[in-house]
Amino acid sequence: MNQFVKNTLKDHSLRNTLCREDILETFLSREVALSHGDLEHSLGEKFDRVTIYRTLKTFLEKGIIHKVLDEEGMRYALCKERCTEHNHHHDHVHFKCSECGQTNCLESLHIPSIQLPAGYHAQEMNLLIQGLCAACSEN
Amino acid sequence: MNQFVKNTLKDHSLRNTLCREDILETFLSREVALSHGDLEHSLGEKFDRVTIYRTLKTFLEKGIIHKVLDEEGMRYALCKERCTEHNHHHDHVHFKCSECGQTNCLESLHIPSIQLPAGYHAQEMNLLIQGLCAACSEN
DNA sequence: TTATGTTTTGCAACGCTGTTGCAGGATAAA
DNA sequence: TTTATCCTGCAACAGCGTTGCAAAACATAA
Repeated sequence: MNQFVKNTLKDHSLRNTLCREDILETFLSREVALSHGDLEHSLGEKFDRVTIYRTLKTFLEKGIIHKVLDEEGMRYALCKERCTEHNHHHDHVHFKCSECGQTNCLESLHIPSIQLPAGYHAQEMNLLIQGLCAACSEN
Repeated sequence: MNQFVKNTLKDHSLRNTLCREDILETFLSREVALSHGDLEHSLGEKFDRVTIYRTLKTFLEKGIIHKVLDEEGMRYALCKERCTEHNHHHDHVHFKCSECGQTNCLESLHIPSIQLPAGYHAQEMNLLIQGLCAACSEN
């Protein structure tokens, strides 16, 4: 059993359960953003749909994962930088490949700041770029 | 009956039907991005849910409206600049107010260009900013 | 190790979103 | 007015996401 997984759960005062371990390990092994459906499919019949939903919700609240918007729906990805319940910093860019369909975080890129019209105040930004990823544009 | 509505339908070789007229007029009168549910609610029992879905799909394909991503789901907004079936330019910013919940297009702002990692090629960009809109930040 | 209180899970059920097939009805053009 | 084409409504379905509740699993302290 992965020690990182155990530590992550402990650090966020979450009980160590099989479902949580498996979901965290799935996020670690696949490196792209995953939807609820991806997880359900990947974990087989091992856990109830509802449990997966609740686990994702818990991880979101604890800052272990973050949402990734997509034209096809909601996906989730591990927070690499250290996030807490009250301090998130997800101003990195999300890239969705129109060829292979995978979505991942471009951690190295940050959203440039933008001058908003008078009176507008930004709290959160979310940039999704769609196109060809490095692997797919080689062909 | 609004002449703009009739022209818009004609220009895109779409038949002039009550449902299409009403949906276009709803987009014109409310100035924010609307979800399917908003339209369904706003139009009452006048049309079948399926018809509204199909109308939105048609308008999307014709370039009359465009998608607006949102943590809560999909919304749609009128294309102000002239878009055609094959030539869209929606690099403007979408703003969602966390107070009043309304989402609108900041047509004046464009997404700054970003240097992607080697091998990545962008086709489409989508920036959603969440925060307080001008009206809500006055209070 | 066992007993305890608290957290998680699975199940059943529900509402909402979005899609498809098909038959009947409306539209535009001759 | 006729006709071919396009739209609409209905029925049905699959998927997403949530809630309430009882049973099971967990962590802690004895």
